[in-house]
Amino acid sequence: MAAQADDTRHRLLEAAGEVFAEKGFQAATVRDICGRAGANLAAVNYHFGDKERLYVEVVKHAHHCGEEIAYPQWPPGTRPRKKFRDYVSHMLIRLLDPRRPAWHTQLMAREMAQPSAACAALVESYIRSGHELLEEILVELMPPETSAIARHLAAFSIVGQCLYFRIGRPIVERLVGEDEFRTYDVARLTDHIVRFSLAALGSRQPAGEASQPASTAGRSREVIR
Amino acid sequence: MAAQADDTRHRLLEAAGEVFAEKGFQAATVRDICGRAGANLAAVNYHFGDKERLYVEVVKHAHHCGEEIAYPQWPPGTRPRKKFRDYVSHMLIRLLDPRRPAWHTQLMAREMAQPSAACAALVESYIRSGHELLEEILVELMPPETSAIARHLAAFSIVGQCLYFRIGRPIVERLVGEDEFRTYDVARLTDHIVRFSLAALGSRQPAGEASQPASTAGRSREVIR
DNA sequence: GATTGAAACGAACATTTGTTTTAATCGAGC
DNA sequence: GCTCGATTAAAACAAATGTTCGTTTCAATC
Repeated sequence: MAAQADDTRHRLLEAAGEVFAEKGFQAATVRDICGRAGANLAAVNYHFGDKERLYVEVVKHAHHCGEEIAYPQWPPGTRPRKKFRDYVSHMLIRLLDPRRPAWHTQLMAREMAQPSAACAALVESYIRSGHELLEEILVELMPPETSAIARHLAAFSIVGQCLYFRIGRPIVERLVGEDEFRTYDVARLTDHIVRFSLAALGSRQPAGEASQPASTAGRSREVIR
Repeated sequence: MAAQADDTRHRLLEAAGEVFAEKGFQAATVRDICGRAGANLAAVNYHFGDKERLYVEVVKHAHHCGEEIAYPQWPPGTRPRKKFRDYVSHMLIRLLDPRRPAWHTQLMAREMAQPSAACAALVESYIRSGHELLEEILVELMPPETSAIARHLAAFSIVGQCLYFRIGRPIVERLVGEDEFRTYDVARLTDHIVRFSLAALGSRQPAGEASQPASTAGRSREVIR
């Protein structure tokens, strides 16, 4: 029946997501996937044709789930700093929040190490919108004479910081020790990256607390020296 | 003969490095490796025992090659900013210089996405020294009251920026287009990351050119608001 | 109530792949 | 010149794996 079919299809997608993220495309076995999904070995070929098309559907599925957490809609007149903080926080939550299923971003990490043709176009359509949103915020945040290239580089510097705490997790954890790493929660990392980046962009946070920007200056800030 | 043996052993290591980096451990086949190395299929098992031990040796080999490009030795009294720029430049060269064999860092990227037990300890011993060097530079570069955690976070922000231009290359290239991406050479990225990070750390670069720091201040620099 | 079609199942197939085995080759030392 | 150990070459093996096939189940439809 349709309900049953959609159910196993869905279970296959979820199970395959886990396994692909855990082992990678090649190392993941159809048997493992079907086993976790509680489905028959032939279910993959029946529902998706073959292993590769299952993989594509998994990525699409992950993409669709990623859309669920949309970027915030700011009322007009929202301070760029507030937008910026929300943006960084949003990205870190998507990357690090343990309540989110882990395999979405893990799959992305894998695609970065070895981009597959089917997935590249999808990653593109998934990432670009967020990237362009960041650029819009940066236009408001950086001095007006900033070149487009400088703005692009700044955007990558910001995304790179966020991503490293996810992709480089095994390294970071080892370097600072488990105890300190446990304190690297979303709030603290948001605070650090926002502070670090705003200073880099020529904006200045109040010395004490970063969550309540007390000024809208920082746009035309140009240091002489 | 010994000379012949060492030769094929070495060819195997090189070829295996390429293939492992390209395909990943599982997807890489012994046949492909031996084919590229111009060696017989049984050569891997003869010289290394099995595929996994070959992999370990490959990583060790890559590690050894990485050591070849050592960090610069600065004479005492060298300005921290100069050290910092050298450090970033050094890291970017290792990551991006097209003259360096590409598979070293690609293997690292793969180990980050899926750290293997054998390699974790090695990555550790490979990375920590460089990380501690960066921390030493940051001690000189950041205000003296900076906490250790804040310094750690800053270090990761810096490394994350560098790494993203390597790991996230397929994404970055797509986002800005091939033409602009071609202009992202080591010199420009060094310049950007150094400028971005020094500003974030509370230090300020001269507005015009970043390669010749004209001041040793920037340590005690604290902007009010 | 017979029929149809989707869905699931179990077994088998063909291929790939790491590994082993066995024979051949080559060079050095007596 | 011959032997012995090290190395290479070719073939074969056994396990794993993606895929396919024939059958069965079961609800919906006529």
